[in-house]
Amino acid sequence: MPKPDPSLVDGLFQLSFVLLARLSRIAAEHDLSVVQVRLLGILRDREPGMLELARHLELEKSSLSGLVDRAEKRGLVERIPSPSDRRAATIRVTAQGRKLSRVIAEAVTAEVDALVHVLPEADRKRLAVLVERVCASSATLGAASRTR
Amino acid sequence: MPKPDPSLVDGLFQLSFVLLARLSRIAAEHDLSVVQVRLLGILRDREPGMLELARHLELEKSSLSGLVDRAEKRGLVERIPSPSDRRAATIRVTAQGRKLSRVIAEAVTAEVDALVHVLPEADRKRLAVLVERVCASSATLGAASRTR
DNA sequence: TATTGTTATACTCTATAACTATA
DNA sequence: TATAGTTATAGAGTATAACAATA
Repeated sequence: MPKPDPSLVDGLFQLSFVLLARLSRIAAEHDLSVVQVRLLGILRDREPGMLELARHLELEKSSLSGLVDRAEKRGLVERIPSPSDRRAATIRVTAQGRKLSRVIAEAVTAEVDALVHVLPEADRKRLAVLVERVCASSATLGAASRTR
Repeated sequence: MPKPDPSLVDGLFQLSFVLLARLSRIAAEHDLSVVQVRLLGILRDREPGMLELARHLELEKSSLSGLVDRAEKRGLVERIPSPSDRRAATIRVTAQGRKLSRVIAEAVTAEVDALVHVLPEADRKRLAVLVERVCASSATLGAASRTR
């Protein structure tokens, strides 16, 4: 009977809320939302179109228009018209956006890193491996992504 | 030099987004938002006033009025006037709210449990312990909570 | 016809500031 | 005066549906 105690699941969600709250607070200190931070993060090594971006963020394309509008208005991203398809554009992070993204990432990493440093080196390594495996299983087991 | 590779932090955030996306999808299937689910969760074993509820959710009290309004309109919670203080009220989850909360919690737990079952029993136990410790360190190191 | 993206509309969520009523 | 809570207002984020322009 796979009727396991939910303490692991509860713990994982508790940790998720802690991490997200911290990300949210740090982002807000720079007048950004979590979604905007994610947007900039995705653009770090990609120059996707609106549809691809929507897929990455799991949002409707119409939701992206406003999201990108606001980011563009702040000079964080640019719409680059596609030369081959006059309907399409790709979204590119600006130097300013990249910088802001980096500042936030560093602050968040420093803070969360301090958190995980209650664990000794060996345990941190082990935790990283375990978390990595669960993430991989999520990609395989889909559901959230498989739905579309 | 504490300049650690950020792979653990990245992994933790990646996992957080996966979990939140799943919670969000399952909640949406029941026409609830993540915040509403958290609200019901907090009320599972408490009957707090608006201010206490705001503190738990890390929201302004004014944000709670609407939140509770919408939950009350759907019959998920009730405002119980305090007999001793005519300004105050406590928020109580209804039987319907409790039931909905349970249904969602079970669906989420089942799904995430399936995810963590890529790990063998021993690793799941270990993961639970490590996650628990990091959560505890968050409570100690504050920052998110210490700010207020 | 199909695809890329935007616009119109409506709702939830959130904060700040001002307010009401009670303590 | 101080506290519990609401209201007014504004803005971000999101979805659905309809639309425009291009393929």
